[in-house]
Amino acid sequence: MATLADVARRAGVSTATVSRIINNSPKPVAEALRERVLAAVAELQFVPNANAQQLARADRTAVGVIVHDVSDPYFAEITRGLQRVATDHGRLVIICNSYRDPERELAYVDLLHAHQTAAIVLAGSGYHDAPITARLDAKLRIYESTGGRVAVIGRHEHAGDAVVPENEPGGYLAGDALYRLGHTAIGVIAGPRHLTTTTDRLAGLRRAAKEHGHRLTARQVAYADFDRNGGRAAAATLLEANPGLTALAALNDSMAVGALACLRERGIDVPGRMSLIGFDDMPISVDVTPPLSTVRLPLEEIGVRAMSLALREGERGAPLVEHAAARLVLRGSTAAPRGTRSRP
Amino acid sequence: MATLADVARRAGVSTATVSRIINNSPKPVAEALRERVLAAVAELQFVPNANAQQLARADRTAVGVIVHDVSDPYFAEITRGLQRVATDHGRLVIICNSYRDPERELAYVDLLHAHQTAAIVLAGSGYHDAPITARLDAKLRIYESTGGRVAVIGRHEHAGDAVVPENEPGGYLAGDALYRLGHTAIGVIAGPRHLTTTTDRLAGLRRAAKEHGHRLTARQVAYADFDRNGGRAAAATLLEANPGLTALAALNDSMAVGALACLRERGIDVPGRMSLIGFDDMPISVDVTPPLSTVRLPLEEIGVRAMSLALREGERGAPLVEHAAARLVLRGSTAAPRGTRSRP
DNA sequence: CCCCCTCAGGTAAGCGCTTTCCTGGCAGGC
DNA sequence: GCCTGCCAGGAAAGCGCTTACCTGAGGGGG
Repeated sequence: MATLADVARRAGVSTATVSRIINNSPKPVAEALRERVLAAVAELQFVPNANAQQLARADRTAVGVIVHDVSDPYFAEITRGLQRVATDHGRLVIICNSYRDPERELAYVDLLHAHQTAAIVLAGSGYHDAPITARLDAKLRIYESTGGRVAVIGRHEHAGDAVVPENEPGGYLAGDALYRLGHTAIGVIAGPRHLTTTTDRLAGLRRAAKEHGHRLTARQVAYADFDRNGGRAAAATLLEANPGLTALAALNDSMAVGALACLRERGIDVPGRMSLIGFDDMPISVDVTPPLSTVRLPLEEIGVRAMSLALREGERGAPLVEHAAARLVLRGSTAAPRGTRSRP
Repeated sequence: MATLADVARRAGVSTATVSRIINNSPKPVAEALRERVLAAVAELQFVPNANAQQLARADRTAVGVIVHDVSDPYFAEITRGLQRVATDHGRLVIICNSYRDPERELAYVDLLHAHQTAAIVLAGSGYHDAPITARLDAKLRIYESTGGRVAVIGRHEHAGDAVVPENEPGGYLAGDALYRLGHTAIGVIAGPRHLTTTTDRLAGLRRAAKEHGHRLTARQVAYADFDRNGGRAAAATLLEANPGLTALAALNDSMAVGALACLRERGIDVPGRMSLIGFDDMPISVDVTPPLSTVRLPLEEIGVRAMSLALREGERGAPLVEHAAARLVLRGSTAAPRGTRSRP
């Protein structure tokens, strides 16, 4: 593998000159030399060793992103926003999938720290696990203290700037919409119990219930994995346990799609016999049948804002916290229960 | 930021000892020293500089992955497979999105080369652009000559091992299925012209047409972006230009989903008045209405195999080429044209 | 005509680690 | 009791770059 020194030797100049030319440093270099060096670079197919450059320079360029799983549309959308901003700033982004394993998340923070990334963006639900949360926070603080920037999405509890999706208000919106339509027996398809996203959204739903004079009993809430199959299983459980249900609220769209599959299998018409509302508004939600009513979170924008925070220049004062508004999107999967008229 | 030397000083030992303890090198170290060093590491919150480590060690650990766009389900699935294998091997994977820009792809090869990744996996369609292809190939070869491994998915034309999805046979499968059902006027919703994936799949379709005594005229093929909106637009174009169409073949599932939306808007029943077949079998394909008939490509498995090739040990002989079989999956979106009976 | 300033280009000191090779102390063998 | 062998631990040489600082040549002014 050719090195800077090889190029310098070949061109008959010092390594300093080669370095200057390659990085087109402001220091002037005679045109003749430049050409000779460039020729040598081409001949030797020289590619500078980024690790050596990184070590020699002081600056940090790459940024790290830790998500649960990029192949999940929720994170895919966020990541798209993150990427766009990073690319606009000329930054390489390193994407790490924690696959919802907190230990892996911790390991990735260390890894990104070790790689001298300029910033770490942590996306995805927090965990109801105090020791883990504390350890993660400690690592993030250490990283910050060595000059790294931190931006979190959700997970307001951690160090660094934050973009906080309105999960609780969103849950409220979903619940309120259902109750307003006249539903009284609502089942909740929830994500894993230990995720804060689950509890936040659920809290909003409960608030709506309370406000409308209802409550959500334990059997009306089914916890499962935050994906299609989880939603399908949870829907089945709910249907079994609560024969009188007229509406289902899923805590994300993937689960809602799974629930839709379950309903279809059982020949339960949506929204005729059962209303269904999701959460997130993934791109695909408009293409299922019926198109999914849901609570929209501006996912790509969340990514954009998080990366903008992570990359912002200037002094580090108090961490910035921005909120990302949830918005109700009614499509075809919700309606008033049979034989009812929705209240205004 | 604490360095190895700081830790050594603090613990009253040499940097060599600290390094040995941290990397638990086989060289024995007295228990007392070990404890002192570990204590110092904790107190100083030392995190080794990965760039320095990388530079000092000879080995390459990370692997790079270049895809068009991870947020596209096609690549998301492949990436999942890639990740799994890499993680099993204890490798960090760096994911790079080219967003279908060949120049960016070239830049990423250099970047991954510069970062001393052990391997580069290049996924996603090739381009019908000889100069670009040649430049990419040259870069890949240089990278290989410096000890890097290369594995490509599709893009058989490049250096390195390859996993080749059966695009042409898959296209044939889709076409054959439609003709067998009795369709004679088929429209093709194609991806961008300059992508080899488009032309390969289209070639299979044409072969099927020919075999059944038909042909695909220019107006029967609409080119658009390889995504939902592209599919929707292309479907509209096709419907306008060919009133007699009874079936649509989309060159990927995203486009098929878009076509479905177009058909729905126009009140054209699928499969009653129009059959539709996709390609890839994305996870969501089963959840649209009607569930999409498609040509299944084992995407995650393709990722697994590509990464296995990229990480394989041993001498580098002739590049290995593996094929990933396409399989027809008939679901609800295809049927015999009205008033016809499908041929056996 | 000489001195000094200017500036292109080189020298070399790191950047933070790993690892080879060396040292010094101790135990065991004759 | 001395020599040899062994072993824990340290010194130092890199790894491939960047860059502050130095040098020497050329030009202009006094």
